[in-house]
Formats: sequence, structure tokens, C-alpha cells
Amino acid sequence: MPIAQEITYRLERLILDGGLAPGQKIPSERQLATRLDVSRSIIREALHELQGRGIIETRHGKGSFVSQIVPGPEDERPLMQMFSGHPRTLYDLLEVREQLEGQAAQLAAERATRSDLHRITKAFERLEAADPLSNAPADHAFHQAIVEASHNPVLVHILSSLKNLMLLTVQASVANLNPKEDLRSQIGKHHRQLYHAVLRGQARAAQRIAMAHVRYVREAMQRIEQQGDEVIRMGVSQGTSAKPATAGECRKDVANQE
Amino acid sequence: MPIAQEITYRLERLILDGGLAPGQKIPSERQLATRLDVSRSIIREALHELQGRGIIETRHGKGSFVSQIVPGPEDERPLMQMFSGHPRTLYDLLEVREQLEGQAAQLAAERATRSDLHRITKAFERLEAADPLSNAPADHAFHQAIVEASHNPVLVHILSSLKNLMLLTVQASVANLNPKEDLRSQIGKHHRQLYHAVLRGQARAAQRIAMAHVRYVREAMQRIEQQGDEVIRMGVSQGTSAKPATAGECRKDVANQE
DNA sequence: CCTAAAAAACTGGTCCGACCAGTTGGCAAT
DNA sequence: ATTGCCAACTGGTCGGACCAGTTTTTTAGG
Repeated sequence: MPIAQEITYRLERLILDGGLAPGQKIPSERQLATRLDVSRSIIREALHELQGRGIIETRHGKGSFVSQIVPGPEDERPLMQMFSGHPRTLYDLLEVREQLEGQAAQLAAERATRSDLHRITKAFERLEAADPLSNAPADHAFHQAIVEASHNPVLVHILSSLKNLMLLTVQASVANLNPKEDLRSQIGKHHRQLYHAVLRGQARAAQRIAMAHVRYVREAMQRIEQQGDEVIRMGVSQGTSAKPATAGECRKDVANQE
Repeated sequence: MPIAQEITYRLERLILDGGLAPGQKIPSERQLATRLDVSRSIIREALHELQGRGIIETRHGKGSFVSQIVPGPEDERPLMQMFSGHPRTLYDLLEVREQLEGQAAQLAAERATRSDLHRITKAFERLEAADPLSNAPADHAFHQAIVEASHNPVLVHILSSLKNLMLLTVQASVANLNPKEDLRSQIGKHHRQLYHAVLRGQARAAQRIAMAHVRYVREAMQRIEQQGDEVIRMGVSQGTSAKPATAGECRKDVANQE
């Protein structure tokens, strides 16, 4: 096992088990190198690893500090961490969801049983009755009911994963879009159309409506973000600089190997 | 902002944009250092950061690889367990794949760069030249090249995980279908049509062809199974033809547990 | 000619020493 | 006492050297 990993582990235990409280300063790199009898390179690599895990934060000229937020060591989904922080991913997600929600709606219209339709109806009624400003759960339940009526477990699983990813990437679309009156009414109309199409077994129509719905949401969010009406983001952000960055500049192709 | 962080971000983008699939190898540290024009120390620190996030794994003497983690909730194991053994799951999988491969082909036709097209062309030529009875790897490489050209990392990762699920469920379609002369020629035609559509940027056509291709495969397998011509199934073990990756590591992993 | 051992050419892992760049505190000149 | 500068921290970057596994190529033996 590489020494750097060993050091990472020891530092981690040192922080988590006892001693160092959140916000507290960690000994300097040169100090650690001397005390642990390894080169500074190793210390730096270990610290970067902890940095990647969000356990410490480092500031030039000052030192490294234990992060304030030290969540449970388990609730990390590796790739998800990467996705959040890259805004473009949100649109990639919605792009895929457009297809899958469409398929789910189509299959639901074709395959839904009477009990499926009953569940969908109840979810729809709850959604209609809910407060438009906080109907995120009802909204999700409605879509979920349709997806489950597709009777394709693979589809259900994938859409569930995508939903989780979206929750990590952005505060659900509803939170961003519902405040806008025009958008909200539009979305409500989509829901009604979708509901009736599924209920009547109009598969193609259901697919078309569901896809249009997701596309509408995606384009609305794109529009909102472009006009600077900041989309509410969550997750670990980069502190002070409020630069959206939009991740469009580092385009140097480094992947040219054969 | 430290250069190392910048590199970390760019490497993330490289993994996302380049559509580096899980398990794929990352350029060597010295190579990255040269291409990105920074010292190897920086590259190592950036890699350790990604390692801390669980995005990549590094093996001494071999290289660094994108982690084999699928964006999905913790109920991964139960799902695998449930899926394998149930034949219908195979058709559910292909049903979803029909949509996603279609979308991938469409996006590839729209977004493929010259280097993407070059990769696709090489994969296509290899597929054409390959022995029709054992071209599973070439077949997969061709489709993979197209998927990666979609430049939608979410799509890449989902299809990658679906592929893994299929390998668990059934020996790849090619093994079952290729022996049939008529099916084989049909599939070959699909591939040629798909290739040309993508190359010419005909998005709708590419989507239609890819969807028809998957649907054709699914229906063919359904037909074969119904007429009792047993579909070759495999359990947890890999067959002789297509071996995903990493042959000699079990031994090492056991030794490394401490 | 073919095989198998040796060597070269990769890969990552570690160390060192130098220098740059922010931060801080003390000492000196005002 | 205030100002201002400099020295001593801190992390950040660099390049080269070498060790240690892995893979490929070359070479020597049958």
C-alpha cells in the first residue's frame, strides 16, 4: 500500500476520531513531513486526497483546516460528486430524461392496469389540489406513478437514479420554475394533458406530451440561467467568487491518444 | 485558484466530455503533464484529489482508471440479483436501450467532432473486417464509439451500466444471433446504415436506424426463444468470447486486503 | 524456426532541493 | 504611536532523480 494512502488514513483518523475539531488548523506540510518522516510530496498528496473528500480545506499562505461540515463517511455517491459542480450535467440529465419519461408515458398508456390507473388518478388529484408553491412531492409522485405503470423495472430503476442525481445537482426544477406564473400554468397544462392521454391509452400522445414537458422544463431552466436569474444550486460550491463560469472555457482536447 | 484544482476540474471534464467509460484507462501522469503543460507533481495532486472522491482508481505500474461505479442508489445489488435469472428483464433492458441507443445515435450525428468520426470509422472498419462469428468486442466497440460521440456523459454511463447488466443476464446478442445467416446480414446492414447516417450528420435517420436495430435484435431474440431454439444463457461467469477487463487482479486483491 | 529468458520501455511511488506566492508579525524609521 | 518594510512563516509549483511494479521487445538458447 502506497505511503500516501497510509498518511491519508492516519490523518483521517486523527481528525475523525478525536483531536482536531472542525475549523481547527492542521500542522503545516513541512511540519507533518518531518514528524511523520516522509517527504513533503507525500504529505501534499495525502492532503489533496482529504481535500477531495471534503474533509479539509486549504488556503494559500495560511494553512489547512478541518472542514466545518463533516458528514457521515458513508453517504457519498462517488460519481455524483463529480456531476455536481458541472452545470452542463443538468442539461445532459434532462436530455436523457426527455427520452425516458417519454417512453415511460408511452408504455404506461399501453400497459397500465386498472389499479395502475387508480394510483395515477389519485396522485394526479393530489397534485391538482396541492399548493402550487410546494407541490414538489406531489409532482414527483405523479410522475413516479406513471413510470411504475410502464411495468418496466429497468426503466423505473434508471429514472429513480436520474432523479437522485438531479436532486444532487440542482434544487428540483419545481423550486426554480413554479414561482413563475406563466411557467407554472404551462406545466399544469402538461400534467393534465399527460394524465388524460395515459388514462385513455393514447400511447403516442402520452409519449409526445411527456417529452415536450421535460424539454419545456429544460429550455425554461436554460433560459432562466442565461438571463442571470440564478438557478438555485446546492452542494459544495466554491465560496466567494459568484462567477457562474458555465463551464465552457476549458476545451483543450487532451484526449487524443489512439 | 491553484493550478492543481484547475487540472482536477479539467480532468473531470475530460472524463465527462470525453465520455470516458467506467474502467477506461486515463493517460499516464507523464503524458498528462506534457499535454497540459504542468509538472507531474501537479498531475499527481490532481489525481489524488479525484482518487479521494472515488472517481478514479490507481494501480502501481499499470495506470489510473475511471471507477466502475454506476450512478445509482444503494439498491444496486438487490437489483442485479433480481434481474439475473428473469428472462423478461432482458427485454425490458432492450426496450430501454432502444430509446437510449436511438438518442445516442441522434446526438452523435449532431455533435460528433472530426476525431469522433475518425474513431467511429476505425471501429466500423474493424467490425466489418472481423470474423462474423466472434465479433462481439468489435460490435460493442462500434456502438460504444457512437455513444461516446453523443458527448452526453450521463447517457454514456447509463448505457455502460445497461451493458453490464446485459452481460449478467445473457450472453451478448451477437452470440445468439450471428449464427443465423439472415439475421447476421440484417444486422450488418443496420451497422452500415447507422455508420453512414452518423457520418453524414443525419440525426433523425441515425436515431431511427439505431432504434430499429435494437428493436430488431429484441424481436429476433424473442422469436428465437419462443420457437424453443434456446438462447444461450450464462450465469455469473464470463464466457470465452467477450471478457470485459482485468484478468489478473483477484489474486492481488486478496493479498492486498490488509 | 520457435521458445524462453533477459533487457528495455513503459507505468506509478517516493524523495529532494529549489524557487514562487500569499500571510503574518516584528522591528526600524518616521 | 504609526507607518512601512523585511524576514519568517504558510502553501504552490517545478524539475530531476531514483525505486518499484508491469508490459513489450529483444535476444540468446534449444
